[in-house]
Amino acid sequence: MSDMSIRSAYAGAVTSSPRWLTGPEQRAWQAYRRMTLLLNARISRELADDCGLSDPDYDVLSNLGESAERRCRVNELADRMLWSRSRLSHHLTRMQQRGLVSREHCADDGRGAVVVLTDAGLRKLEEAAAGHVEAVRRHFIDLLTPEEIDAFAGIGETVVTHLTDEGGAPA
Amino acid sequence: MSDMSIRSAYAGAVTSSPRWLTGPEQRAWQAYRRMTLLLNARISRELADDCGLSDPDYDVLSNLGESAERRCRVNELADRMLWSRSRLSHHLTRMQQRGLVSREHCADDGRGAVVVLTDAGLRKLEEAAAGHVEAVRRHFIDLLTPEEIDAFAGIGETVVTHLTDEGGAPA
DNA sequence: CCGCGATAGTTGACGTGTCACCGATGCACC
DNA sequence: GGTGCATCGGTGACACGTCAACTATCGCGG
Repeated sequence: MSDMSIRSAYAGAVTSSPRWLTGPEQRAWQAYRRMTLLLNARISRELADDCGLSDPDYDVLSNLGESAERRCRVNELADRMLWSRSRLSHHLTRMQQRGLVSREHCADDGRGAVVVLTDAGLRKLEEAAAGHVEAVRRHFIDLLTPEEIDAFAGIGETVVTHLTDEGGAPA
Repeated sequence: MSDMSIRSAYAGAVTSSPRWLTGPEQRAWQAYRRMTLLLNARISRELADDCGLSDPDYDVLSNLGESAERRCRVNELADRMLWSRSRLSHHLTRMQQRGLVSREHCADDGRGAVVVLTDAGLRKLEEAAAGHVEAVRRHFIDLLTPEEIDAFAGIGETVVTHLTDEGGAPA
């Protein structure tokens, strides 16, 4: 969804008018699209080059790392990460094959499973953390003034609140 | 990359200190991560439900729609979209199979290919555009004040400029 | 204790994105 | 007019994410 494209596509398509985006609005939307595309690509790439972890790998590891006993019910982990169960299950399978996590049966609930951060997983996480923080700083945080940081956080939270309240949570 | 996770992982991992994220900085980073996750998911989903197009499908269609003669060299299209050639090639193959675009040989350059928006592709684009704009408004633009819109655009552009200048462009 | 809907988690199929590599053409330089 | 390298674009293998379907267990009402 780049720049003028939506507008011209729309202009060609319709004769009456829903509320099209104004100039500043288009600018914000374009900035959003491009920023997320480039920033995610860049941070993922540095993480992968540094230590062979993908972005989702790091997410899982860091969430497990802060869990009590370095273990967590699959479902609870999915909720915390805003991931679908399916996505998490697939990803855990891949990470398990690489020895970063393991699965255990849950004593309390016969249906349940517990994911455990292995020692190898913890080492990987420790290896990755500092570099990841630096990347986030270098490509995002340090580019902004403190006022911009706060403004951005507020905007993001507004959007997140709207989406979670409106039933937009992942399956 | 959620909330406290990076911090605690880091705190467990290292004894000396690179510059960790402060509270407001963590808040901004978390807001960014969650906003992009939820907003992209939501807008993609509405687009898919409305007219069976994925987000990348719409990107390609709208870029082609604003091209002269509704056609474009593959390479130029990739550059405009900030996509890798490989990604675009794969996606064009899939869209071609669905009849949304077609490929032609380029007269000027024997290596080249030209992508053309088919009539079916144009109809799909027209069908999708209004709903897409409304979704962008409903879940993003209309949630923000004009001041926030401008601030956001400025922040996004700062980040994009930094990343493109630093050689972070996709392959 | 049985039936039955709800919940936990997994799986398979498929669309998507990346990486490494390839074949072909263009182009500059000798 | 050949040599050599860059560029154009495509392909195959694989990682990732979604959807729909499935199994197994839970827990409630009878």
